[in-house]
Amino acid sequence: MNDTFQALSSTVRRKILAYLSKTDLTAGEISDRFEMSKPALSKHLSILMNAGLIQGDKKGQFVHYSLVKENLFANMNDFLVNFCPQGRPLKMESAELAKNKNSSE
Amino acid sequence: MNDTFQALSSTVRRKILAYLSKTDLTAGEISDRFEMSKPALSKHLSILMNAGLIQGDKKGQFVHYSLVKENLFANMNDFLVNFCPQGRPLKMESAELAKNKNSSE
DNA sequence: TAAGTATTTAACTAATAGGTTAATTATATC
DNA sequence: GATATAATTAACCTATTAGTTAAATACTTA
Repeated sequence: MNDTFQALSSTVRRKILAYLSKTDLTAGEISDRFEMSKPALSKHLSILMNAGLIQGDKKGQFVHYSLVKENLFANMNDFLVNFCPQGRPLKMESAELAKNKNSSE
Repeated sequence: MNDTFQALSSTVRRKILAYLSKTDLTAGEISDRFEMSKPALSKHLSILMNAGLIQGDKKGQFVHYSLVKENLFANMNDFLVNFCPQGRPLKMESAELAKNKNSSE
């Protein structure tokens, strides 16, 4: 449980969860949304993975990250983010991204 | 929210919350239950205070700590602790302590 | 096969966390 | 007022965290 709470104790990581709330995203797509180096972001992703909050699926040269929807804490964060000033817009952006992904299939 | 998750990311601190789940305890009574110096424990208490999870009331030379019951995360932890192997016995001990406190009043 | 793109790993640095002991503050008691 | 007790603060040490840039790995495509 330490790992889970530790993972959730970072604004960056909770934002990542918000971005993933409505759609899957590649490491690069996530990274584009933060002013931070790719290696730094990659570390955040691995922390979220180790906590079991997200999973990564390699497809060719891309790694597609998605929420582990069965995870109680991922769901809790998804709920809490609605009450967080920064959370809502990120969730909306996640929904927009999902729409675009579906229409381009 | 960072402070809250950070506070919850420590087993020691979650145990403190479990001990406080059924009764108030002084800093010393809490400290007695951990193999750690009093100053170290005092720091844990102040981290929990800063996160708004517990409050301390000074009565004479003692400081009585208690859960902030209105805090969503304190309640969440109280709930989660039931499913945690270490959590249950601590909550039971907390209930025992509460019983003794009441009978000695 | 060479060159380009996506991602992670390695090596490093600065700041933070979590512990220690010693000192301080505040209250109680003789 | 001197002494003991409860708790916190101060000063210090070590380990971990969060970032950086450079290098490595894996895949795609000309």
